[in-house]
Amino acid sequence: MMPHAAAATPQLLRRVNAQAVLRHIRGADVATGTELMALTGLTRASVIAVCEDLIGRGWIVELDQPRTVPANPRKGRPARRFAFNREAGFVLGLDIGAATTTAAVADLRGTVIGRSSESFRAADIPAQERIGVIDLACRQALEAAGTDPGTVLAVGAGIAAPVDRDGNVLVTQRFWSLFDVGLRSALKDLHGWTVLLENDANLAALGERWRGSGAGVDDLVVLLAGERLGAGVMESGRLLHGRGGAAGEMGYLDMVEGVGSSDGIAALARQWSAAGGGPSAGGPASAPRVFEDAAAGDAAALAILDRISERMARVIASIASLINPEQVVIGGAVAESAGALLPGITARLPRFTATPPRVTVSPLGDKIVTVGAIRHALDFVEANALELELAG
Amino acid sequence: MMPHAAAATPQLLRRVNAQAVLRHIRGADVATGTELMALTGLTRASVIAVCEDLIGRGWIVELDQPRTVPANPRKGRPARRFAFNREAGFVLGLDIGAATTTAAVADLRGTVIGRSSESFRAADIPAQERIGVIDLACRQALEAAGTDPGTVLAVGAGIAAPVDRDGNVLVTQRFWSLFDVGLRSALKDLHGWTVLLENDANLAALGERWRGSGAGVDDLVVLLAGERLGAGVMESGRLLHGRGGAAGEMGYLDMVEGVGSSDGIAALARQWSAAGGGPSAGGPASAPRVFEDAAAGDAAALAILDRISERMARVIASIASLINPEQVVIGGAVAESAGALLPGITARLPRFTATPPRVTVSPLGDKIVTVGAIRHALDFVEANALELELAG
DNA sequence: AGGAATATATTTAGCTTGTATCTAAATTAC
DNA sequence: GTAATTTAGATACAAGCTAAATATATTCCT
Repeated sequence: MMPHAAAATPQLLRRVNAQAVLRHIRGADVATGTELMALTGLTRASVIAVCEDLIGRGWIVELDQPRTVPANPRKGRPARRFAFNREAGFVLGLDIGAATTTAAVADLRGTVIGRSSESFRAADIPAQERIGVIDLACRQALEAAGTDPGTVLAVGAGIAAPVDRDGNVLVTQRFWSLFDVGLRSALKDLHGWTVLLENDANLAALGERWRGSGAGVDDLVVLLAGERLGAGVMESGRLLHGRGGAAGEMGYLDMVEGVGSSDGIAALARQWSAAGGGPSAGGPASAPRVFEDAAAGDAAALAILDRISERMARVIASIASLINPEQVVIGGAVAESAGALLPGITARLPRFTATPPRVTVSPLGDKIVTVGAIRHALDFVEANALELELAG
Repeated sequence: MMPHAAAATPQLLRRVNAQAVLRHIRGADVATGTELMALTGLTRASVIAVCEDLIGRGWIVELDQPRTVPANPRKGRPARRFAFNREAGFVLGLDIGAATTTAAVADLRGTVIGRSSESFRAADIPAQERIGVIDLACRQALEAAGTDPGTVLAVGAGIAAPVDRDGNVLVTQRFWSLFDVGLRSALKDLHGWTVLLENDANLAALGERWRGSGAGVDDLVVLLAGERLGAGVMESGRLLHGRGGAAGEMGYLDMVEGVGSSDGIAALARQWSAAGGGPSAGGPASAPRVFEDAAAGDAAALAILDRISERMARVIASIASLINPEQVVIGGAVAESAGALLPGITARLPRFTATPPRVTVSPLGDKIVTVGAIRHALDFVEANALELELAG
């Protein structure tokens, strides 16, 4: 007949209230019953019952009374003090690139406590070997963190391919399509992990909103603009995927200039530098070199940066017209040097769009995807905390 | 300290379950207790209790036992039959254009039972007079529907300006900025109505997904492409607004051609026709005339349509790259004739984007905005049903 | 040091809403 | 007319919340 929704039973109340209490305890350093009463609107009896429940499940711990006299001594019976158990489990954040995979382990507050990278032997290795390399990076990161696979509650994984809302890679145009499905089931089979696959630019957006220059911005676009160009779009605090997960895949967006439209800043700098000349025309036309030369005042390099700024301004303006974000963050491999592009971009925007966003450069460097992957995994854990089993 | 969320009390359960039951009854023509048990997962006792509740509040009615023998006679004690009370209240859908306002009255199933249009005396009349004209259209439509202002549960209103998520017009660049705020409070003061302001293209998207060619499509874009060009964007079944409500305002999007980028199909046809010539170059260069001429095989007119197709294909491709919708619907004043553009657009799309959406033409004609406004109002009523007072 | 004041903790009674189970009612089929 | 079948209604009970009364631990003041 219909996929009938589960009936709301009294147990649902406890779930909802426990979730609210847990959220507040997670946000605070330490919480007392009275604070939680004010925050949740529950009575003391309910708050305490919920806390006992959460302690039993391992999500929070009760702290001992401080032996030392507290800084500002308060009258009355001392309150029981509850704290989030940030080591109730851990999450993994993966940045799976074409050449290298980086794994980062974080506790439930998001503090990274282990990290490891492994490179693939070649670009065309079979899926099985690729999974082996990824798994190795994960295990090394866990070891560095001093924990083991059994404590992992969720894995966020970013790849440079369209991923739809359900974590499936639909587009069959690349080798990923074969590979990714293998990854999810492989890590499930190996360790029992829940793997949340996402597009790398989308994860970059999550990361930037969490701990980058877009902190707290609900309408945010992150341009992952190193070698390739991809956008992670958040509207009203939610990631946009589109029908097949290809939202933000700016594949053919640029219909004006002759360059490949999926080229990022680094690729453009290299190409135009190789074609154009300048003092470093003789040497290898690397992107860092172009930025260096421009910083030193070289006219040809400056002209290239200007051209890149123009191009980025057009891309950002298209985004501004369609999505109207509050802020656009430029991230990826060239983020450190991309600051030099900002004035040129910002100055051009009003010519191209009536709603120019704030444009900034990511402070997260090459960690942008793993940070976002961790956030993605934490979001899952926080949403499903009361359904997850904690391993001792 | 914090905006503390309301605690989940046992009453919440009833609210949740009543909402679920009401949703199912609204969807079905008539429902029995046994059906609702299966659909909601509740026990019979709870289902009956909820239904009694809903009857008391006026949202549903209990039907008499049919005197006639039913078509397929069933064994056992006959079930009580519950039906949605589609006349528990009504909603208004407004299309507030620059020259004319149209008001439509619908019952709670969305059937339009009254309609009225009123034009403004001039473009620059004061806000007070404008509100008066709108109010007149509303009252006439209500009279035509045989009901009165007291039965209106919500009003959806579409305007051709950016409106943010909260229904506020932020951009101050047009006379709307003064006008709209007046509308909400004016109709609240006059009749006690809750007015939900939205961008007209956004409402078009709601309408198209509800009763147009995008029925049931979660990732849908509607181009309102008459005189002006605006997009209503839905992703995962939700409308996109962006920071200031300007998402889909394609203001300066086109950086390629010399035409004003906010021009819609009709405007383009007129401009290019006036500039270009053709058999009807002597007469008034109206958009319908261009489509007529093209249908008759006129080469110049065909060339203009081709040029429009190219332009629309580029716009749609930009959208496809950023949002990846499943479908794009072209609506607005020219929707009837826009079918002639479809082959030209569809053929060009693969050149511009790797993820071409299905492109269709709206069947809703000039009712597209009022239909969407009704849907918008119904969404509000359905979400807030159990908090709303029913009059009469 | 001892009592008052204060803040927190715990207990008890009662309300709402749900489930589960049993009995009653109304209809069809033979 | 009786059995089978389906729905309705009633009773018992469990979960979770509130509210109010009572108990406990600490600081402040004399």
